[in-house]
Amino acid sequence: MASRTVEDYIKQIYQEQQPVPGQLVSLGRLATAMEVVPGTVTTMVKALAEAGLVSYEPRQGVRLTPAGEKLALHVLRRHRLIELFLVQVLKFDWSEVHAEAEELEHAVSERLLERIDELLGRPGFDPHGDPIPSAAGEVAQPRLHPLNAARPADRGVIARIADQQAEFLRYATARGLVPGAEVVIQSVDVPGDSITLLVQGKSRTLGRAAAAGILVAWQPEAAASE
Amino acid sequence: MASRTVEDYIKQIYQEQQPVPGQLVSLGRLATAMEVVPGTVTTMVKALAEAGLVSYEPRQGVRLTPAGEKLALHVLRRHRLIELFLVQVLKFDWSEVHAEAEELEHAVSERLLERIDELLGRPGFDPHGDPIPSAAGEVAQPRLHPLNAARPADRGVIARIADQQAEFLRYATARGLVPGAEVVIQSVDVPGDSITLLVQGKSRTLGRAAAAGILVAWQPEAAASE
DNA sequence: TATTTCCCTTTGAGTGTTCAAAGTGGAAAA
DNA sequence: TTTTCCACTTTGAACACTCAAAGGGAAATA
Repeated sequence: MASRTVEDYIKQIYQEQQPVPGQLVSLGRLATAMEVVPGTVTTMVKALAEAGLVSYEPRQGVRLTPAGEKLALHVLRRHRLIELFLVQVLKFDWSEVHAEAEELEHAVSERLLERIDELLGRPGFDPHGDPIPSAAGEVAQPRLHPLNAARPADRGVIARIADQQAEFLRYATARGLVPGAEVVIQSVDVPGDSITLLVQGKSRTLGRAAAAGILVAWQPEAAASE
Repeated sequence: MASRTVEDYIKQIYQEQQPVPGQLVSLGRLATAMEVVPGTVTTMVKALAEAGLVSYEPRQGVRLTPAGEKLALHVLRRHRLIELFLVQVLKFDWSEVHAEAEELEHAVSERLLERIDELLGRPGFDPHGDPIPSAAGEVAQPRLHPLNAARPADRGVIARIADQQAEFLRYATARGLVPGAEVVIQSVDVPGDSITLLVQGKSRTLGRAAAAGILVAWQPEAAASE
């Protein structure tokens, strides 16, 4: 039975390597993300490798083994179902459920999770637009792209806010940049490091760093421009 | 911030000393209840005393300080609100929520607890009939009823011996009729002016006059038969 | 009074997680 | 090629919690 700490490391590794599945995640990144000193990560990663959850290449990084990925999806399933439950049943705002779910994901039993899943009608996506893995560990994976990689005239639907910090979520919400919103790129100002787009009838300009935190499913003609 | 383990010990001490508030709880009892070896309890209790949560009299036992009681009520509030939430919102059976709440009570934030409390209409009692402490730490005394007013199949816990005469107290104690003992009414013999009940695995018959001196907190389904 | 017994306490050690600080490997800079 | 430097690893130690097993106190029994 994986401890809470193990679950947290595995989930973090999954999320760090998510953009390019199978990619090595450096221990430094992990140390920053987990808010511990590098030595702690080295120790922990060796234990995870020992447990068969990751493969570890010293001085290179780690990646999840199939067993690790299975565990990661299991934890994410809990996390995302709980987030949706908090929003739909307990009327929390989607910007504030992340921290709450972070705790609860380690405390709910399989039975309770099953009840929640049932009550919510076996949903496929959480309030941030992230897919909820099935109990069997399958994830619907829409192909998403960060907004900062957009080109003028691209058109699509916001699928997910990758930057989960409460402050950023409030910022995005205030500007209508929420999952499901349709966006059209108006211009990309490379020297100005900003991007201007149309969302819900309003023109918005945001920096590329912020744009990188917003993932969009482009409509076919745009997606073809990869 | 009290750790999960500290919260569990404090809650247990509260419950062990509940029948007679202020009473010393032996470390042996605590070791059995917490399912650890006695040495562990001695170590832990010293730490709790150090933290100002209990007063510890070596070889005698422990009792909660006001700070410890406050923490205990706080934990019980979480536990009981969660139990009620699981029963009312997630349609769990009241017999199966205890273990679930045991985990969740350490994971819910104040904010989430407040939402639950509000959603449930600020209830006073959990599904087992135990009072839910208020956020301020006030507990409603469960309504007590003399044993002579019981009906067959009623089930509850002895809360107080109203008849304080030494002879009666000895009589009651000898038969296991002490605060905290669970009783199940087997039969009520009106013409015979007696009542038969099961206590600590033994069947006991006592006259109605004696029964009147014993106060019981009935469990909900029984309480409904008032 | 002497002995036994039952608890309780002490001691020493282990696990899981963490940090501080010193040591090292290898890529990049000189 | 040599040096520098940063990221990573190692080492030693701490903290919270736990156990096994030996030691001690006080009440019960003889």
